[in-house]
Amino acid sequence: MTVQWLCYNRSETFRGEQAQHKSMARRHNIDGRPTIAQIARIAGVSVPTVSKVLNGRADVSLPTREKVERIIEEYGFVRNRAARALRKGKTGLVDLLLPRLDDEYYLPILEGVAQVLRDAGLRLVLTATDYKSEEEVRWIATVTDHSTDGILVMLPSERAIEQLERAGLPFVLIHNQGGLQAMAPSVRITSWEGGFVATTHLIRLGHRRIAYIGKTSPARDAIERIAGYRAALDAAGLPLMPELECDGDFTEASGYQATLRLLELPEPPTAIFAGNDRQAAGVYRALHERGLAVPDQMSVVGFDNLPYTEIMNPPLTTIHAPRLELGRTAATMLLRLINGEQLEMPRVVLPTHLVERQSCSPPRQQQE
Amino acid sequence: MTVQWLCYNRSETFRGEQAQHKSMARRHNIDGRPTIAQIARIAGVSVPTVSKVLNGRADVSLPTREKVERIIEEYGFVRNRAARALRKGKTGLVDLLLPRLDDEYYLPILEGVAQVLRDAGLRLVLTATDYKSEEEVRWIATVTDHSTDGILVMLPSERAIEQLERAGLPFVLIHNQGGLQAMAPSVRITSWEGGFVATTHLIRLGHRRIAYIGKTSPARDAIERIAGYRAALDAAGLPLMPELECDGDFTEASGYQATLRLLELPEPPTAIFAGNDRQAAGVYRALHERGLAVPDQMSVVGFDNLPYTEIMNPPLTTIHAPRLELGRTAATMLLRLINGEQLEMPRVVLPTHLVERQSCSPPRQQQE
DNA sequence: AAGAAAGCCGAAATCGTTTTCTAGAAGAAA
DNA sequence: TTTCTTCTAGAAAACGATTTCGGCTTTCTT
Repeated sequence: MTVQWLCYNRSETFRGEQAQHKSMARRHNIDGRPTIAQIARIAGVSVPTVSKVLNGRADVSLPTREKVERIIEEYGFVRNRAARALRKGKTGLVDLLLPRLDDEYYLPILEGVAQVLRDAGLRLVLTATDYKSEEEVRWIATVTDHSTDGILVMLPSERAIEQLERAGLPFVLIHNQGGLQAMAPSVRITSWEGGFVATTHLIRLGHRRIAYIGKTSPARDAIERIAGYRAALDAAGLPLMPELECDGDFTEASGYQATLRLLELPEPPTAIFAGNDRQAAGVYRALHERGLAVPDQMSVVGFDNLPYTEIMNPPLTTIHAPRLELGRTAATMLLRLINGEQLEMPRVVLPTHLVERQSCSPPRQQQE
Repeated sequence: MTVQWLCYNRSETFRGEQAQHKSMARRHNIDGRPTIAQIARIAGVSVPTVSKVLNGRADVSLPTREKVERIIEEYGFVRNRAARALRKGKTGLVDLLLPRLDDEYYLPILEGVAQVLRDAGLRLVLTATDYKSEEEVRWIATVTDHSTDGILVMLPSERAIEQLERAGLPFVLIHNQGGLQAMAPSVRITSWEGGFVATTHLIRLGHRRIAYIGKTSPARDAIERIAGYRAALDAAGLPLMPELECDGDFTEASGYQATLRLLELPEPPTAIFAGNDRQAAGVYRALHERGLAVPDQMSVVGFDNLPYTEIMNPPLTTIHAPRLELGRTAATMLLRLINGEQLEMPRVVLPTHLVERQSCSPPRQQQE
């Protein structure tokens, strides 16, 4: 685990401050957290005046401002956010809905969102649906209660989008599956192009029999990837080989099983485009079990560029999916929406690119 | 990427409902979201009655209740959470502070927290400090504004803990560094025992020269791990070998570099306890570069049991850190605290255990 | 049939902040 | 001195829900 050295400050300072707060509180009969009203009373001014100081308004004289600021500091006063949210109609919170949390794929997206939000002074409310529509429904009901200023949804269902549009809150879709909500603000990646580039890379190396794993998923991204694969074959004048298009649900296990089946073919492929990195890991495992070397006896390309592809053995050539940017872009767009601005580009597609490492080489002997 | 098939419902239903809402709203001159007052007016009852229906109070007659419920349903009314939070003093939100997001180590912890919170109907506010104390200070100020009901802090600094105690909000520490705040509620893992067990495992296999990587970190967990390592050597009657205790900041790169240095020793170790899995990955890379086979020429043990250790080649023997349970336990404790209950066990330590895979074997030739 | 108890419902206060809007004071212009 | 601005500061009304408490009907007791 990555344990790092956090800043250890002298606690003495804070002890002191704490004591000071205590005594002040006692002196003025303050029980729990002070409110604006209490601060006002202590400072000998009115409530709106304190509020003005808090909000940096101009119509407060310097002496008054300083006095109030001193009291605020002394008592460690913090505004009650609920009251503020109620009055202003803004909560300073943004919702992010993910299908699941135990998937490192989403991590950089989450991070990108968090970065942008933090810079904007907003906070992130995270919810995972576990792909359960029941959860999704529950979440949708809860999300429209004005507890957040805007919503980011990953891989939304049609139903979720409908609800969102109805609620009238700003939202941005990440990895939208496409479909009916063509005009909703969304951010995606060029999955088709990624599939095309990955396959073309293998073709250029001389491969003629190239397998693809991940045919089954009906998700938009998966469909695009296999379409890119087929287009690349087609563009190179190569025939489609249905026996080389394997089922796969984008898990390590399915990559493993698909590879075993491929190896049992009378004429196995010389390269495998694994659909995603997790399946590529399964491909590696199967190949290793069968004693086949990567890339000498089989070239492998992944998709996503997960962190561990760098430390795979050999390091995996893969398509980089710009996930951090995905998160940053979506969050930036949402911020605009929350500010009431128009999006000149409501539907953004972020480019993927090939990351060459060491899992590909020309085939041992050319086919034909 | 793991794209899965989300539930696609017929959107017709929702179109219909939406239209219905619209017309209703028009009929009663409702602009944006309806409030309790508007619902009350439409239903011909008073505001408190609607509130009672919403909260399932008993003193509402069945016909009234049904009428109100119908109106609520028809207008798609949702309570404004800010108003509710202000009045009740509870926000339904819990804060989780992580050092950083781009580290998959934290993922299961996050997931555990999310699970428990979701079951309790609370929502999770996520903040990352990036180890910057500036961020931490900003966060601490923002966290005490009653925008959440409780706080979970990972790897807290002393300063953060002081602030937390002062704020008077319920909080639980995860991976507390120890130190002064001995009595604050916290959850940790048995790092010492993990180090002991990992080392003992290697000793039992017959290893006598066992290296440890990760000496430098002053973090509590790191200190415990190396202490466990030393204790195991001691318990087995083996001498400590300072030249085999390597620096390491728990990154892949430091594991790599430490291994290269170890291999240059006049008498290299026969086994490496890598401190964590990331360093173990670096060890693998260095060994592979030098043409040394795992486990035949070098045994390796990791720590944490990150997901990718299973697909390493060979699969890594490591110490399992129960991170999901860490998150679940911390969240459960916090929930108790929020409910005003006492914690019979405020300081919980969760056990680690050895996960044997294929990166360890007896040394080729016994030393001495 | 009178009084008590129970069941329903609503008026009003409240949570803590922000936002007018107005009143007074001070200073400037005449 | 009078009048007109310009500053400051505060009173009062939101924001949208919950909660307390009292009044009005019923129904039940005796």
